[in-house]
Amino acid sequence: MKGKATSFDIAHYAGVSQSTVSRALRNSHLVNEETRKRVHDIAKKLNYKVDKNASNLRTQQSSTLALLLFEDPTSDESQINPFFLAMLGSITRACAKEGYDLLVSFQSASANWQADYEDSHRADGIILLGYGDYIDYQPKFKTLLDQNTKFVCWGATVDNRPDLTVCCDNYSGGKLAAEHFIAHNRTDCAFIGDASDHSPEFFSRFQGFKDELLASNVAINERKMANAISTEESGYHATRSLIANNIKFNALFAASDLIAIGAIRALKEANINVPKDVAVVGFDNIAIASYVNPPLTTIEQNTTIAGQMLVENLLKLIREEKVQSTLLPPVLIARKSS
Amino acid sequence: MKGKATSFDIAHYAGVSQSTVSRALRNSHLVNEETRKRVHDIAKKLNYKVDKNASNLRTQQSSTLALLLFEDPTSDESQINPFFLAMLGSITRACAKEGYDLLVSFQSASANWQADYEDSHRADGIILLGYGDYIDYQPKFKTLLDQNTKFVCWGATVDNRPDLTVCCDNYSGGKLAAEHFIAHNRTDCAFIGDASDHSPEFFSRFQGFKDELLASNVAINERKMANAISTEESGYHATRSLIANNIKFNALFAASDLIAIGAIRALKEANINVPKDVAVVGFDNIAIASYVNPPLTTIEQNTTIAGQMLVENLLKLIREEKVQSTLLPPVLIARKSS
DNA sequence: TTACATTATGACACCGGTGTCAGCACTTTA
DNA sequence: TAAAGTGCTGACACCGGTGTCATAATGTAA
Repeated sequence: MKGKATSFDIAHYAGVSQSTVSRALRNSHLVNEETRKRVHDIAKKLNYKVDKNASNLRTQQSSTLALLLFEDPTSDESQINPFFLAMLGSITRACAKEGYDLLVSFQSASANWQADYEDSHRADGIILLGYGDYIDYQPKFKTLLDQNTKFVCWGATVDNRPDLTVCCDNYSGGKLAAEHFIAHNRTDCAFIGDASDHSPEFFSRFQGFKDELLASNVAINERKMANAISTEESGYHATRSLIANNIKFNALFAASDLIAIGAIRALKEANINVPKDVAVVGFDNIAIASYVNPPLTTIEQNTTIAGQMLVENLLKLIREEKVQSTLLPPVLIARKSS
Repeated sequence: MKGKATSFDIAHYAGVSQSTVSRALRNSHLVNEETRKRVHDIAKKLNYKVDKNASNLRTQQSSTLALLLFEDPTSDESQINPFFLAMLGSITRACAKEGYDLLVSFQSASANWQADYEDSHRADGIILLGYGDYIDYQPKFKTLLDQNTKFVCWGATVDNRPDLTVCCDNYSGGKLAAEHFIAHNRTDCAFIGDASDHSPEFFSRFQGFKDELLASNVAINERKMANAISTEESGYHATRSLIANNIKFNALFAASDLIAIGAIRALKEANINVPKDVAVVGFDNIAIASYVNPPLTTIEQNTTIAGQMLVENLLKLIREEKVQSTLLPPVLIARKSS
C-alpha cells in the first residue's frame, strides 16, 4: 500500500461502495450491523484515518478552535506571561474535553493582528487572550462581528456584547485587596499598574481598590500611584521611581503578580522590609507567586475555570446558543508578603 | 453577500475564470499583471481568504505542525511543567516564523497516546515533547516510522534514528554541576532525580555528574540518591526522606529545577541553610528559578534555540532533507543557592 | 505566407470525504 | 394480489480550491 489508505481502499476490500464505508465509519444506523463491523475491522487493519481536510471541506466546519495570544509588546521575547501560559494550559484541556483541536498563535498586541483563522476555515471560532487595550481593539472587534466570526475574549470588553467576554471580576478583586489592607491596619496605600482606562482590567482593579478604601474613609493619594505594564521589569522600575521620589506608604497593591514581584525586588534593594514596612498584594496567583520571597499574597483568578468558560461560551456561540455574560469571582490568597 | 466569498465570486466580479483567480492570487507569472492586480483588489474588497481545507485537500499538505505535550502522569492537572511551557512558547514562535500553524495537544504520558494528526492530514509533522520514558515509547516510535510519519522528539531517543532527536547535552550538563561543586569544595554530594535508565534525560545528567566527580576521585554514595519525577512535590518528598534517614551531604544536584525547589523547601523545613549547609544546583533554568529564595543556581537549557531546532529539523524531515543529530550545549547559571 | 514560439486564459479532472436521492429486496397492510 | 412501508445499498453531485491540458491571440523567424 503506497500512501495513506482512503475510504475507497476500504470499500474495495469490503466489497461495498465508498458511500457505505463512509456511513459505516460514522456508525450510521443505515448500515447493516455486519457490514459496519467488517468495514471497521478493515479500517483498523489499514490504519485508516478520516482525512480531515476532505471532511471539513464538505461539512464546512473544522472541529478546531484558534487561540490568539497577545503579548505586551515590550515584554521579553523569550518569556511569556505565566498567567497566560496557565490559561493556555486550561484552554487546551477544555478543548480536548470537547473534542476540539486547538491552534495556537502568538500576536503582538501593538501590531496589526490577524484573526483570519476562521475566514480561512481553519477554525470554527477564536479565543482572544491578552491584557486588552480597550481602545485599539474595538475596530477589530467590529470587523469580526461584521463577518459573523465567532469569538470570545478574555478581559477586554466588546461594545454592546457582554456575552463575548469572560473575565475575572476585577472590581471585586480590587476591593478584596483593600479589605485585606484595612483589616491589617495598612491604610497608607500605593498602587502600581495602569489606572487609566487604557488597560480596562487594571483600571477595574484600581477602581475596586479605591472605592473600598473610600468606604472606610481612606483616600488614595495620586502621587502614590505609578504606571506599569505586566512585567517584572516594569513593576521594578515603577516602584523604584516611587522610592526615588521619596514617596512613603505601608501597603502596596500591584495590578499583577509580575508587577508585585518586581516591586518587591525594588523594595528589598531600598532596604524596605516586606511585609514589615510595606505589605504587598498582587493579582493573578501565578505559579511563581508561592515561591518568591516572601511568598506573595495575591488575588487569585482561577485559570482552570476561566479556560473552561472561554471554550464553553465559544462553543455555544458557534452553535448559536444563548451565552450569558461571565464574571468569575476572585479569591484572596493570603501569604507572607502582607 | 451571504456566507464567505469564494474564488468563483471573485472570478465573477473580475470577469475572468476561477482558474485565473486562483493563479492570480498565488502570484503566478502566468497571469497578466493587470488582471493580477484587479483580482487582488477584488479579493481584498470581499475580504476573501483561501479556504485552507480545500487547498490542503488538493495539495495534500497542511502547513501545520502538531505539538504533543506529554505530562508526568502524577503532576497536578492545573499546573504544567514550566519548562515545557517555555518550550511551547518558542516552538510557537518558530512555527510562525516559518509560516506554519501549530496544533497543540496535551497527552498523558502513561496513556495510550495518539499521534494521528498526521494520519488525518491535519498536520504535516509532529513534535513530541516530554520527559521521555525511553522504554514505553519505542513501539510507538516504530509505528510512526512504519507509517512514514514525520516527527521529532525532545529528549527521548529513537532507536537508530539520532536525527529525530533534539536534546540538551544532559551528560555535559551533569558534568557542569559537578565541576561547580568541586570548584566550591563541596564534594559530599547528593542527587535527586531518577538515576535509572527509565528516564533517559535524568540518567544522562546523573552519569555526567558522577563521571566528573570520579575524575576528581570523588565517589557518590548510593545512599545519597533519591528518586523523583519532575515536580516540586516529588522533590520535596524525596529530600525529606533523605533527611529522615539522617543522610548528610553538603551539596545537592537536582535533576530539574522543580525538584530543586521542592528540595530547598524540605531543607528549609529541616533548618538546613541553603547555601551555607547545602549548596543546591538544579537543571532547566525555568523562569521561577531566579525568583525563589535563595535564587537557584541551575544548568540552563536554552528553550528558544531548542524550539527553533525542533521546528527546523522537523521541516527538513518533511522536505526529505538530511538532518543532523542535534545536541544543545548547556550553560551553568550561578545564583545564590550554591 | 507558413511555421513556430510565446503569452494569457478557460475548461476540466481531481483531492477524499459527506449528504441526497433513487432503487432493490423484502415485509406488512388492505 | 396490489399498494405501501422498511432496511440497506450504490450512484452521484458537491465542498473550494489546484494543476494539467487545450486553445486563442499575438509576435517572430524562415
